[in-house]
Amino acid sequence: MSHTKPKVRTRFAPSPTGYLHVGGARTALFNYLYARAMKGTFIVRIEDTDVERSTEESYNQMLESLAWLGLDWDEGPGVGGPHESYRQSERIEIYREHAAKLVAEKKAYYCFCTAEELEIKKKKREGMGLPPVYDGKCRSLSDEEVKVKLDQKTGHTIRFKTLDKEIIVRDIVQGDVKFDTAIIGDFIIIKSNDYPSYNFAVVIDDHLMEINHVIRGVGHLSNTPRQILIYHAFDWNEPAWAHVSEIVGSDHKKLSKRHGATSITAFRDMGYPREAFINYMSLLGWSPPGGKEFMSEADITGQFDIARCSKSPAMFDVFDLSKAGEVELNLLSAKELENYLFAKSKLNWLSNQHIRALTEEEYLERIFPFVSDCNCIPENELKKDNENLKSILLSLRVYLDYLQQIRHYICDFYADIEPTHEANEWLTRENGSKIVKSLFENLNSIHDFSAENIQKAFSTVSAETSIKGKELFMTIRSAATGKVHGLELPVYLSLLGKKRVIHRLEKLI
RNA sequence: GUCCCCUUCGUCUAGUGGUUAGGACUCGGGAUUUUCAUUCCCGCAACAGGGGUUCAAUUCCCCUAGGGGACGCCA
Repeated sequence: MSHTKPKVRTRFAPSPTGYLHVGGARTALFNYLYARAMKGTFIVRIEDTDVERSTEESYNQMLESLAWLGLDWDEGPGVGGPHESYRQSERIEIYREHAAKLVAEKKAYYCFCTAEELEIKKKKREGMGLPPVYDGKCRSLSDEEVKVKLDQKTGHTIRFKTLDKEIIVRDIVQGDVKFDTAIIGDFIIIKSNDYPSYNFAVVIDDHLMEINHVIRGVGHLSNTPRQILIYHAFDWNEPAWAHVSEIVGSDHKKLSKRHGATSITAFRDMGYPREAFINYMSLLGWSPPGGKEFMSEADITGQFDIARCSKSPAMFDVFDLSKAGEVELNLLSAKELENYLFAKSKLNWLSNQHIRALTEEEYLERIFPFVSDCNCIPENELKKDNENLKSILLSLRVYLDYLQQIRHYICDFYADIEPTHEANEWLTRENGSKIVKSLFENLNSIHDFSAENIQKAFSTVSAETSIKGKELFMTIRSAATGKVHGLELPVYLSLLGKKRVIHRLEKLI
């Protein structure tokens, strides 16, 4: 008889209290990657038990960001699954039932202490240098006393009865970590508003949803003993734990809003391919055994192993905070954000590689929205099936780190040009106008404005003017494009088209 | 304050009780490209500090510093 290993089930469980940021996205990614690598199931569950802070807007944006990253969940909001609902706010009864069971078994108890009372006690203990744990006052209430208070509708919480013992968290990335329950105390599992606390709801849901691998930020490590206590109280099996390092900003502090634009949508809006962003995030705290860092999603899932994750925090430093100063980066548009980006970040390098790895169709499809955003292209030319536009976009892609950058290049093909200072220097040289005149004549006589024919015309110009080499070509480049850098010249001119080139030259004569 | 965790080039990281401490991005130089980009080659650059243990420590132990987290009716 062969026993089959249970399928790996992982989950990402965000609370909808803000946008999905890089830290959360990386956690989601690792859960997703591990599930895919192990041919398991990836679940998304929404932890919205904080009624004050949870918003519908955040809920929607969270799912939208996950969907953009392509972290398709097998069970969760929108797709359903065998353990619905996947929103904690719709599972409240489940938590209450489970809490009642613990109370009945004397593993938890009603607590009638008020928030004010607790606050005073906490201060006092702190003053004495003791850990501010609950003193267990209501633990000893008799059933009768409890019944009376309950009948009087006295406000209450339910606390877990924490027994003295040492808890060891056996963690795949952190190793064995010991905790003493003395500093935990009797913690609340049901809040006075009758909603479950995080530590309680998480355990109930993870168990019921058959999650067997909990992958999350190391910030949760010290919550884990509480959760283990609850697993034990119900006599449930613990999942495997994996607490991965947090992501920090360039100031070495945990990523937060002040680090700016850590929202996933900001990167989407700038035109980073989702493949690139995933590739980059996968490298934050994990490294492929082979060492090759430019990877497709399939490359990554083929190699991903949670056991190879690092304990030390990774820095997410694509933004130059010193340049930003007091600017609130999160409020900037995608275009403005560009000014604060480190142009030569690894993210940009990866992104450039991914853009170039896209199929032509895929690339054109994705870049078009960014192109139509540039106002320089005449409406009659701004068509998805415009072959000339397509060729231009294709030739430009090697320059792009993210799709939005197209606006820095595309207008050179359409707008009227103003020669740069350097270009003017070539044009105003002794032979400048001679070259431009000859060029004009020779290009004007071409019928098929192909790169080959343009190249031939260059030869004729060279023969006519007795000028060759750098002077010839830089002058031509300056005249036709107004710049001293750019694409290969014959190709460039053929993409520009005869009409525009001739028009530009005419203005210089 | 108490407890827990972390620290390898600027950044992401590999790795080991004996290695010229490896790779990638960035940066510098060179080749190719009559330009830029691409591509290729070469180079700069790190084991936080101090004590142990050991024939030998970046690796194991302790301390210090720095960073993070928990001690919530937040998740």
